[in-house]
Amino acid sequence: MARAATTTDAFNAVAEPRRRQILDVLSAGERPVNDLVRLLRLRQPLVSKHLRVLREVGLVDVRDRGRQRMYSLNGHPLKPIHDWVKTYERSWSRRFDRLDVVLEELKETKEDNRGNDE
Amino acid sequence: MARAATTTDAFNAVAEPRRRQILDVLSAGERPVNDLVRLLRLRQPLVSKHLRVLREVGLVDVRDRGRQRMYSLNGHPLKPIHDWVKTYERSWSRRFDRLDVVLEELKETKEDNRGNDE
DNA sequence: ACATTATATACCGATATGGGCATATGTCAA
DNA sequence: TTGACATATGCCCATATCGGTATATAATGT
Repeated sequence: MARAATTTDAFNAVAEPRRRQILDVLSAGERPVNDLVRLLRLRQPLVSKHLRVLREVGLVDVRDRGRQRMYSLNGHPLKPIHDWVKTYERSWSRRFDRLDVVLEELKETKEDNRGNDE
Repeated sequence: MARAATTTDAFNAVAEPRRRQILDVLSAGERPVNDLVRLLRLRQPLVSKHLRVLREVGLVDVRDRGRQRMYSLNGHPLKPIHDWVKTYERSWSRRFDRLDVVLEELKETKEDNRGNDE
């Protein structure tokens, strides 16, 4: 077996820095391929390939506009990453340090009657 | 050129699900290799290899205890992932939806006189 | 019909992966 | 010393990557 396909996961898709850059650009709004080519200074076929990966994991949507293809961000598949990594927050954040953690978490569960979404 | 090495990044290291599992186990406390082998039902050499990757990106620390090697979590390298993915929260969270976003963010900046860390 | 522009795909090469098994290294106990 | 246990490393294979170049596909303008 080899490494998992880049199209398996958002985890795998996003491990490639250029794909993260693409998403960063798209987060400001939809863009045709050539914009990305110019902004990121990459060859066009490379951008198209990266976009394919991003599309296959659902991180971008496409829309035809004349001879252009407008790509837009769809962050949904990033949620699992966020959820997973969030549970480790305590291991770098001061606020979640050592003994305080219990108290802190009690406090949180109270505060969570505030902004639960989804 | 090929895909970036798994040891390049936390991004790359963590793209492999078994490595995430290892971290999940270690988040409860340090463990010798054989514990991981048993808990995750993987062959010992495989676990050792995954641990090597995790060590090289700084996600785990090792400590010798007799003939065992105790591995422990070090979440710090995960922070960049968290920071990056956090900026996309709005694209899946109800709370950050569309027009509300401005109002919502204003509200946040007020609330942020609450728990800023680091 | 043709040329131009925008994008996608095909093919190639180099590389390093994850998992398999076998073996080396290291530590303790009799 | 010898043996048992714990872990790391070496070597093999199949695979898919990223990037490059060349070409296909598609839409527009003349």
